[in-house]
Amino acid sequence: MGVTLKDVAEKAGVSIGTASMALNNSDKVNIETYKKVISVARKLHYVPNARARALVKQSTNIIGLVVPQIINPFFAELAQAVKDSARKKGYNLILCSTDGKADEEARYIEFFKSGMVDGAIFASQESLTNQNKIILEELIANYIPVVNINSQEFGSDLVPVIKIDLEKTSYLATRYLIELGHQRIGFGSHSLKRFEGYKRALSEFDLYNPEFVYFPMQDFDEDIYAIVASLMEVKVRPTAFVCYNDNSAIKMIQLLVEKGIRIPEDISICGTDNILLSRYYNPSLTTINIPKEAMGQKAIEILVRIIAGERVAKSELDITYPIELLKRKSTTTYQG
Amino acid sequence: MGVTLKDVAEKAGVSIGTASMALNNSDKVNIETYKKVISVARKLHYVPNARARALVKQSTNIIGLVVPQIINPFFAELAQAVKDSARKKGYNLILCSTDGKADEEARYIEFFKSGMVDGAIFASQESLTNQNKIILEELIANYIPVVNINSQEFGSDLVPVIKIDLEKTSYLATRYLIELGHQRIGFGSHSLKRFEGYKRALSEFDLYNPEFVYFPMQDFDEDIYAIVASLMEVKVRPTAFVCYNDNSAIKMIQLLVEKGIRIPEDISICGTDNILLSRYYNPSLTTINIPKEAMGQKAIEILVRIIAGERVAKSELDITYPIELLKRKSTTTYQG
DNA sequence: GTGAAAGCGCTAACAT
DNA sequence: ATGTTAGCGCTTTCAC
Repeated sequence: MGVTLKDVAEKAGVSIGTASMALNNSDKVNIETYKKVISVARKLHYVPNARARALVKQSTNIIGLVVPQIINPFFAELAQAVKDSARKKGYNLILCSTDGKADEEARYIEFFKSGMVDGAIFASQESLTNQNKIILEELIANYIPVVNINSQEFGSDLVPVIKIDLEKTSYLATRYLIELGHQRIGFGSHSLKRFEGYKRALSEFDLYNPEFVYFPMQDFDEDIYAIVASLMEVKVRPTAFVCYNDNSAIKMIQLLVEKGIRIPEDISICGTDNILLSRYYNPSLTTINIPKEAMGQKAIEILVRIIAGERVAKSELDITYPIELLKRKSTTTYQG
Repeated sequence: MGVTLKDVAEKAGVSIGTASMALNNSDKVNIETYKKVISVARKLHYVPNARARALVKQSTNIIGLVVPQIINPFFAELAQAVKDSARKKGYNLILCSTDGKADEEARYIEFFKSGMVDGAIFASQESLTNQNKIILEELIANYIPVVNINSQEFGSDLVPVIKIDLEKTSYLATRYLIELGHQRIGFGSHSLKRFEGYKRALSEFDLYNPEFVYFPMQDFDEDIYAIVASLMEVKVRPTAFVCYNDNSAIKMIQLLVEKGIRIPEDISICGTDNILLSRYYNPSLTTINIPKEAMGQKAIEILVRIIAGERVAKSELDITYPIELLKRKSTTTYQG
């Protein structure tokens, strides 16, 4: 359709090979012919055909990012960080949101296998189905480099992992609530690791009570409706609650407020993720900061190096980023 | 690197051409050879090379979506809708967030020109720079089909536009606040159209007062800080405020609450967009619903048809979707 | 129905 | 320093 290299070469009176070299800034080309080719290319509005280039270079300069859902602000913010870093390295990002569907995930992996991306980052925390685990392993083994964020489905000798200590997120949150004087602390999550952190904190003070545990809990509205409904019925209500992410914490707060529960006076609520809006929620959300920018950047940095054929150091195969409790207004002290 | 068609053909004892036909479900191939090829392909874990296919087919099966910022939930939700529809049509989505940077936008357009996408959707409401306007025009004229969402930079004979009536968003919001009894209604936006709607509603009741207008206003924290600071200093404060999107409404509410202002008792606040979280904000946000799903879906539908070579009907060149006021808890009546 | 061959547009190795 | 040529892996005529 467009202007091809052949057109440029002809108009410039050089061979197609020379034109190619000139346009790729090769130093093996005469300065005069270089100028000539460049000027003709510009005049003709020549744009190199990326499809053809991809075929011969075995590379598309595209990186795939797989997240469970882009409408979760945490992943949108992570995607933003990944995208920024990717662009700085000259890559484009293809954003893949699986929406928790295994077959979507499978389709993306197939797409990656087809050679349309030079590498991929998986930020899907969900456990993969066994089927997808197999095809992902095959992808990694035979096709393109992969870096994981927060997922540890694979041995770190195969795939670098950029992560946080999930257990610690709920440990920190729970611990803080205990320090605030709470004794009946609820918990909701779908993640075993997070649950363990919650339980550990409570166990240290002999405060663990399975009655207050909602597990597994998804990010879906329905689950939170059910929890809030249950919270309204129960005779002894927790005075504090740890949510596995900010999205669910926010929904929970709103549903509780609608029931006439005051936050934090009646129930303190703690989220996780520190999404942009958590600071602007009302009350502003006590949460755990996850360094998404740094993690996204690191993931790209390592991935690009692997794509370039570098071997990553053992120390970079498994990097844990520090997390931090942000004390805000959705939590307050409890005095029996 | 991987298994190629040649490998499959050899193992199956047929020619490359026949293998290709078989794999593409051509009916011109003997059922026996078809079975043979398929089975060999499966055994060898053959995945067609998308780069090679893209070159010969002049198509990548990828659609580009350009948004101003993916961390704005409105665009994340729109992207989700676009992605879902694209996948249903067999396309992958490459998500491009310009972050308001003209050079990023230019880079994306160049990328599109290079042939890596079969079509593109621009949802960047911001005005383009003149430079980018030129290169976008060139993209549209010479390269790939484009559909706009909410942007009308181009004549509708060139590019179909899926939009809402921007003027009406703020008209509806302002009108509602007037109905609630408010007389001093503030406004913040960067969009002239939205401002016009606000002004029209107030003018109908002879209530317009430039004192309450903050224009232009961006989505940035700093702007909202400044507005809130100004609101605190002013002698006569508005009793209601129209924000140009939910993101800024939410930030504004939180900053006002921190200053001791009660929402909606002291100031009613109205957003625009109906992002997912607006219903879960506290107070839940009165806002204007924009049918993102329908718009995203329509954009893809039309784009795919243009890619397929269809000519779109005049009536589809400019489609306006209906918007709707959602009355929630961030607004209340005002009695002198 | 199948094989052979042309070619998509480009890069890179090889001649000259 | 430049031209020629051989592919990259695939689809698609065109003979047979």
